[in-house]
Formats: sequence, C-alpha cells, structure tokens
Amino acid sequence: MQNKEASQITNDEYSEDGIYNPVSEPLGESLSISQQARMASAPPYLDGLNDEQRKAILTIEGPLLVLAGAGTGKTRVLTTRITHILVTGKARPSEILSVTFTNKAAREMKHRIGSLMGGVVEGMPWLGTFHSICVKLLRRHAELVGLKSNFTILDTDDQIRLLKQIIEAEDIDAKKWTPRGLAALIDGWKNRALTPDQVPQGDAMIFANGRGAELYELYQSRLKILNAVDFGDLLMEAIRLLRENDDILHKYRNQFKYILVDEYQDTNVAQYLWLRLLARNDGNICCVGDDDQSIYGWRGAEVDNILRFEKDFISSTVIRLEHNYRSTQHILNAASHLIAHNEERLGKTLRPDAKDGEKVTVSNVWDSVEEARSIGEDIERRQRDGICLNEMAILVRTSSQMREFEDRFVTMAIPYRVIGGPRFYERMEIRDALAYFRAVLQPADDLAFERIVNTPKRGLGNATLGILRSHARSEQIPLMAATAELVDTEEVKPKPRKTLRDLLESFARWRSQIDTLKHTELAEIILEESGYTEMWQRDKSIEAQGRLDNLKELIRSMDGFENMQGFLEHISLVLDSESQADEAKVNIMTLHSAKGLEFDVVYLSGWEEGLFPSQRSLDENGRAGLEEERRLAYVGITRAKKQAKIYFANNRRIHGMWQSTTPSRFVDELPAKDVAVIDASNSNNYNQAISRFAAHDMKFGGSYSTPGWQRAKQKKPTQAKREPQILEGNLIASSSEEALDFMLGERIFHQKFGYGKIIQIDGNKLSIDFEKAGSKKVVASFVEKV
DNA sequence: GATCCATTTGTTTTT
DNA sequence: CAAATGGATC
Repeated sequence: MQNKEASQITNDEYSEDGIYNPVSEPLGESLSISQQARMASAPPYLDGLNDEQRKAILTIEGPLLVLAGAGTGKTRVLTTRITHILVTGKARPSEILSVTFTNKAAREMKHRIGSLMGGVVEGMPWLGTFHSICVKLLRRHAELVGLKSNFTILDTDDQIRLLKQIIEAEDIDAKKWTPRGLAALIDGWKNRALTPDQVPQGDAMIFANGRGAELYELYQSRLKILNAVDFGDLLMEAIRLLRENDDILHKYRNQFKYILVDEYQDTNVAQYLWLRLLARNDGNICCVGDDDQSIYGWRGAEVDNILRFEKDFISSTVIRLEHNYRSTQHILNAASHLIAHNEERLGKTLRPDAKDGEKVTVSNVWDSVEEARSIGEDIERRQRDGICLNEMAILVRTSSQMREFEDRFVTMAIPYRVIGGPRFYERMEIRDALAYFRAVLQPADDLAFERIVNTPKRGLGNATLGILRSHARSEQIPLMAATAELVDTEEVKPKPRKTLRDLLESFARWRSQIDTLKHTELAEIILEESGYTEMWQRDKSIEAQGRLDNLKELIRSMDGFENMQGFLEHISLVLDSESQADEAKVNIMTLHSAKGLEFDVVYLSGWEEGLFPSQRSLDENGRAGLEEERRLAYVGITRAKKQAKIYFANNRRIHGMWQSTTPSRFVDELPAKDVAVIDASNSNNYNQAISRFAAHDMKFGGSYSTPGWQRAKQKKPTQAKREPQILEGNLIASSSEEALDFMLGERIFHQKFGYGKIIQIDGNKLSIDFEKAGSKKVVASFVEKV
C-alpha cells in the first residue's frame, strides 16, 4: 500500500470531524512485520545507522520524541526519516511539514535529503523555519487575518522605531520607558501567544504605570494600518488564522500527514500552540531535541515543551539517541558530569564511540591578555601538529570577550574569523537600500519612507518631518501621500518643499520603470539616482568600501528572484551572510552560536563567576538561569571532538574596570579524573596554575601547593560584600515558598536597583516598580523588606 | 538642520 | 573602556 495512489486517498483515514484514524500499522514500540521485513533487506539509506537511529527513522506512525544528545546524529535521523517516508510512498513531499529554527538548518536538511534520495527530488515546499512557513500560510490567506498578501515583515529595528513613535505620541517619558523595553515586553507576550486583551494584569503593570497592554494594542492596530507584521506576529496571526477558520485548519491538518520538528527544546509557547493545531495529539508528529541543549530560554523557549511531550501526545514513543560519534571519552565524561548538576532534565547518558583521548584541560591565567596569548600560542602549536585552523574554535560567553583575541591574533598573524556578529541584512546600508525598494513598491510603507527620506542627507530634519507626520495622521493617509499633498501648499518651507517634490518625482519615475526594466537594473538606478551610492563613495571611513561591496552583493542576490516584489517578500526572512568558509582560519564565536557545530579543538574562555555563569542570568532568573548557563557550558564542551580546553583568568576588565575574579563554579563541577590542570607558569612564572586537582596531577609534575586557585577560593568569603557570592547563597537556597512572604504593593529594597514597590508576584519572581530604576523583574531572594 | 560633546549603559540572538 | 544615545551648541 505504499504507492502514490494510496497516499492520495486521504479521506478514508479521517472521520468526518477530521479526526485521524490510523488504519495501517499499529502504533507503539515494536516494529511491525512489514517494517522488520524492510529492515531485513534494509534500503541503502539505513546503512551505517545504529539501532536507536533506525528505530527513530522507522517508527513513523504516532507521536515520537527523539531525545538526541550532542553529536548523536540528529540531523541524519531527521533527514533519513523524511527520505524513508518518501521512498516508501507514505507521503508526497508536499504532505510533510518539517520545521527548523534557522534557515541554515532548513537548507542543510534539503541538501541532505537530496543526496539521500539520490539526485533530484521534488522540492519540499513545507520544509522551513517556523517563520517562513507561517509567512507562506499568511500570504495565501492574508485577508482572513486582516492583511493584504503583500504585507511587510518588520524587523527589530523597524519595530522599535514604530514603538518609539507610539510612546512619544502617548506622552510617555521615553527615557524611563524605553521603546526597547516595550519591544522586549511585547515580544515576550507574543512568544506566549498573548493578544493585547489576554495580557495578565500584573504583566501590563510593569510598563508605564499599567499602560503596557494599551500600548501593545495601539502597536498592533498601527501594524494593521501599515499592512505589516513583526516576527512574533507571524506565529500569532498564523495561529489566529487556523483557530478562526475551521476549513483552513482541516485542510492543512489533512494535508500534513507527517510533521517533523527540529530543536524542539527551543520552541516557545506560540510555536507549541501552532504545532498543536496542526498535529492531533495522536498524530504523526516527530519532535527531535535535547533538553540539555536548551539555551534560548531568555528568548521565550520553553524547555517545558520537551519535558511535557509524553503527556501532551497520547501513546507516544520516546527514543533516546545516546551513542555519540563526535567526542572522546574524557570530553563526554566531563560534559555529562557537569550537566548532571541540573535538576530539570530528562536525563541521558552519552556513550562515546572513541575511547580515551586527551583529558579536558583547565588552565588558570593571570588575566584576559594572558589568556589570549596563551590560547594563541597553543593554536600555533596545534597548527604545527597538523591540525587545520578551521578545526579550532574559541568559544566565549559574551561577544565583548572577542576583541582581546582579535587583537592578539592580529599581532601574532593568526588568521581568524568571527562567527555571528551583525547579519547581512541587518547592516545599515542593506536596510537603507531595502527601504528604498520597499518605498518604491509599496508607497504606503511609512517606515521605509521615513528611513530614507533624509538618507542621504537632504536637509529634511525633524521640523519638516513633524509637519508631514501630523498631516498624515490627521488625514489618515500614508506619509508619502501626505507629502504629495503638502508639496503643493505653503505648509513646508520652500527649500524642503523643493527637495520633497524632487524626491517624490524620483519615486514616481522609479515606480513607472518597474515593468520596463529588469529588477536588478532598477535597483541600481534607484541607489544611483537617490544619491545613496554617492553618499558612501564620498565617505572616507574604512568601512565605506565594504558597504559598497555589500550593496553590490545585495543586487547580485536579487538575481535569483523573479522580480523585486518576490525578492522583498523573502528577504527579511531568508537573506543571510554566507560567510566565506574557504581559507583556513581559527573560529571565534559565542557559545550560543556554536550550537550545532563541532571542532577538533575547542578553547573555552572566561570560566569565571559573574561572566560565566553570567551574573545577569542568575539575577534575573535564579536557579533556572543558572541551569541554562550550565547547559551552555555543556554545549561548549560537547563541541569538541578531540580536545576541550577551559581557561579562567584571575583578573578581567569588566566595563573597563579591572576586577579580580573567581573561577566559575562549573570548573568545580567537572570530574577530576577526566581533567588535567595545566601549569601556565612555564610561559609566565609570575603566576602558577593550580587547583584542587593537584593530588591527581602529581604524577604529571607540577607545582601545586597554593597559588591562584586556593587564593581564589579564599577570596570568596572576603569578597562577601560583592554581590555575586551573597546572591548565590540566597539564590540556591531560595525557592518559591519564600516569595509568598511578599505582598503586592509592599515596599522593598534591592541592592542594585534601590527602593521600589511590588506590583506583581509570579512564583519567586517579583515585578517591582523601582523609584529610580523603573520596572524590573527580579528574583525574590534579592529583595529585602523595609 | 547638522555637528559635537556629555551622559549613560553595558549578555546571549533567530526570525 | 567602549558604543550609543541625547541635549546643547553652532
């Protein structure tokens, strides 16, 4: 029954109300006879897979959770599973919904499915990021959620500028209540799929004295007028579309016979609800993830989604992939031992493929300068041993740590590349250029128009713009239309009037050329005639040339699209800077951007209290924050194939001030038997590396009596006045019960933020309106009664 | 309207 | 010690 015809008979499998009634093989743990038979004469794509992996691929009926530890072949399972579904004819490409978080992951999956299927496959139209799939749904059915199908997608920058306008228009002090803060709040609500009227009272209280929800609503109505959505809306509106339109919901439910979700531990509430709408709770949904690698809680990810899977989906199967093909024994032991300190986890044991290998090293250095030097020298040593620079990476907690390495590597002439950083489409020149294109194609795109109306400088300042804005608002028309009306009046001073008239003429001209010119040519003309290119040509700063290059690159990337419209529809979601991976270079990146990557040698820099775990995480999220930091450490260690090298410095410059630091608690959480302590004193006899592991390391020869480590340890009590340590004590001890002692409206004191009033209690988290610092969410244990 | 200086504020990042 | 604001000045 695995042929194309069978897969088309969808209605037989559904009762009238759309409930899925599987008629084929039984669900559950054991493989059916047909599956076993298939395994006997296993198809080539199953070659070289272990038992768990095969089971994860072949168990295609019913809900399945695959807990895939680091380096266990997660992507391979996912892609082979899709291949299996296609090859056996269970579904056609358009009947498989497969979601990832990043475009990169989606691209890689498409690529790998292609090679598994052996050559050309009919594209997978529903393989993509949550956001791009939602865009696809919304463009098809835009009118059902009050949009036009050519709606614009605003990025964070547009979003913040829009919010700023709203805040100012509402006469709220934008200094105390920043647009950025409101954006974060609204994002948080959207991550939880809350519409303005669903925002909890207390939540709304923490912005502008309770006007949070009201501003959110204003923002939403403003977006509708602009025919725009922000990233959060893509999910929200898609949910609304499916909830409010039964026919559409059923159409897609029936269409998607198989659903696959990558990185399930990173899904937020909105994404979860979206999935629940499309998958029945006994449907064929396969979620792959690793609770130990959930590091995006601060951006709305709910680890709880993965922890709850078995309760959410009835008669679900859970498969653990524990066979690690990446790292050596010592590295895995170190990572496992560390992560075992977390309480909230499903638990997995990683088994190595390769035995032994080198121990994880811990090095103590005097300061960040020495750290960079020491790592630099080690890199040179490894390079001489024949390891390629591409196979080495330095992982840092915060991007501010990167500079030190860059400086050092420049002087040492070690080629490096920084991964992460501003993305291609976030660069100023790209966004400016896109704003021009948007304004040409969509005259009602106020945000685009406003962005470029005075870029390059045309002598149009706040005064003129203010006139335009207020006219637009009073007439309820877009800015560009308002401008058109005003250039024929005396409202605007003669000089700017002429400028604006010229600008409008240019736009009209460009618009008239849309159909006659090739879109790439038109793009060039727009940038040329607007004076934008010239602006950068005149600019003598170092970056100017790079910006011009980026603009050329932008035009080149337009070539792949039919027309400018098509280009703009996809650009905000898809365009990214595919950095050159050609030459051999050491990689420098944050721990976050390292997820999913692997290297022979990994240098883990800055394992110091306050930096890693980050003080702020601890302050704001208490134990959950600490556990997320620990998962970050776990992610860091498990990136290493052959060698993981941990460093901590005694002194580090924080906000420009040198501060002495203590080793991260994570260092203490490593298993001594898998760790070697490196004596850095051979390169700097001022300082000696040390540790409590001294006893274990005697045989390796070293001087291990007192120095930094013990001194560092002793520093803790004497440093008790400094926030970190005190807080830590409380933090671990505190639990939700303690928070119950507080009452709404109570006046309290916080070490960092001063006096304030409690406006909301949420477990052990308090929302407080501070007299000086504005509203903050803090952990109850940091707060004192007064 | 543009430019310069002072003040402030500092994670992590995808879409 | 930066970068990124914002206000004050030209």
